[in-house]
Amino acid sequence: MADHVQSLARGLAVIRAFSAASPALTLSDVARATGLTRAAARRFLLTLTDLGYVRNDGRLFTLTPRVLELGYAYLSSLSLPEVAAPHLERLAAEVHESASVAVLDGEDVVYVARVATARIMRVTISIGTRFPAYCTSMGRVLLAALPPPALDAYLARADLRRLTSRTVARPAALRAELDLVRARGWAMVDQELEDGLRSLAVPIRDRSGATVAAVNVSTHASRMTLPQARRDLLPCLQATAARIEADLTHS
Amino acid sequence: MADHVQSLARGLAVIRAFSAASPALTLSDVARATGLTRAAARRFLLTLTDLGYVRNDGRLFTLTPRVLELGYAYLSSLSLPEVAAPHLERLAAEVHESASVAVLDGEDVVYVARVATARIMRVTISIGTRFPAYCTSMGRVLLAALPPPALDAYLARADLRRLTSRTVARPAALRAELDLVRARGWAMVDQELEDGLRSLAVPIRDRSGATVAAVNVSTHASRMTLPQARRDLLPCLQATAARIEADLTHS
DNA sequence: ATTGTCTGTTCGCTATGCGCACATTTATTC
DNA sequence: GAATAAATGTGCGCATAGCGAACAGACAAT
Repeated sequence: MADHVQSLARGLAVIRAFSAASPALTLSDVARATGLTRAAARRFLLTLTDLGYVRNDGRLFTLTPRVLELGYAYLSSLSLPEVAAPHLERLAAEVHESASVAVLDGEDVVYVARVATARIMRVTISIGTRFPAYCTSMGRVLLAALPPPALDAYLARADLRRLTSRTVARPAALRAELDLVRARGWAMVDQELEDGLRSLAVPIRDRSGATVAAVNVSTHASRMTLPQARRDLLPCLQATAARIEADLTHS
Repeated sequence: MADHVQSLARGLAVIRAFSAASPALTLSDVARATGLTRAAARRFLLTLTDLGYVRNDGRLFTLTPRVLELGYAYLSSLSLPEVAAPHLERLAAEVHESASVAVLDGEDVVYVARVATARIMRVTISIGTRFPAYCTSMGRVLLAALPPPALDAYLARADLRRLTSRTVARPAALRAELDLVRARGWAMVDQELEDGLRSLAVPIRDRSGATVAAVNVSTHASRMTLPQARRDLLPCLQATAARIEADLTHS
């Protein structure tokens, strides 16, 4: 492949070999996880260690906080996370639930801001977390705003699978859901990503009216019925989106 | 240099060329910022674009949310940010000021969790933000906990410069400050990082008693006097640290 | 039209990064 | 403790991955 720097691609794969499930890896772990030879994996790990992105205790390699620098460039270049943050804090304090902002990236939503009040999911959510767009409230909001060709392309590409017994995974049913989102201006997703997880999202629009992100509140089925969620959360959520939009217009 | 993959180091430098000040760059901008030839810069940008970390509108290159994935591995592998997040939300709601958690990395503190109530600094703080340890409240807490040889090494290495007229930048004076921090168990930094910025930090310790992070609240000089800050913020901060520590013990 | 700047392309070249084989160290099993 | 297995470290010949240079084409400014 012309104009492709294989060593960079391989080195980045080494960074991605680390995860919540595997925070600390031996040289051989990394080689296995990436498919590289031990000698190559070692060279990449040593390079990353020299650069300060990885540390080594003599046996196990771990990432250092410096890798955040690679994502920080993205976060700091977006006004959205910074503008949204105080509004999310206010929203979370008001409704006593976790609140987040995400953008669409490929087939996923990516969290770019979050205030967490309590953990209600099996997995950790933090900045950078990705979930499939089709079965998340923020993803629904963002997909609903796509132009038809882009939505067609998404549906053609996306791996629509059921994650729970309630996941809407058939393209026709998903399109119907998105029609509803468009009509109402908000999305409620009930236990489609994970059993027990309920979330409600509304769009964040820029001055031209284009949906650029979504803001949501998530709760647990044991805490709130669907009508309660709508009644109690939707007005606050819409007000928060409006405030974020107003502030984005000034930045 | 043996065992050093130059292309990886160069490719990572290309990612770091993007910043809040330069969110979108042309090929020539990247080449200038990194010192690479245009041909090399182009190859790296095309590789990063193929991998999904960079996008291009025909002229300007920008980072995509996917670069967050490179730091997410670090964040998700640490229990601290996840454990701290709801406690920070509560603290921020209680004192109506921004609250953060940071760790020491080299000469800097790096923010790993944060709930922002309002912006009080000239620059954006988000996850991944780095500031010099010596003139920040969390940095002081973390430095105070270093064993003497490590503190000596820090002072030998660190570029101690005055950032404001109040910055304590002489090694002897800084040592005296750190003695105070040790004696009191908290650090107050008043307008040493930036005019107007006041912050108060306490340590977060693990079960062995080692300081592993710091938690702080930051305010503005126009909002709170020093005695008020101490009176109003310190008890909440210490309680928050205790709660975080208790939760860390269980994870 | 001319000039300057930027981006894309091609290509010969070489040095960068490769994998392999072996040595050494560490961990595991009996 | 001894033997074995697994993991890591090292050196090296080699070839190809990545290099920079030069040129062409596109675009912007005068």
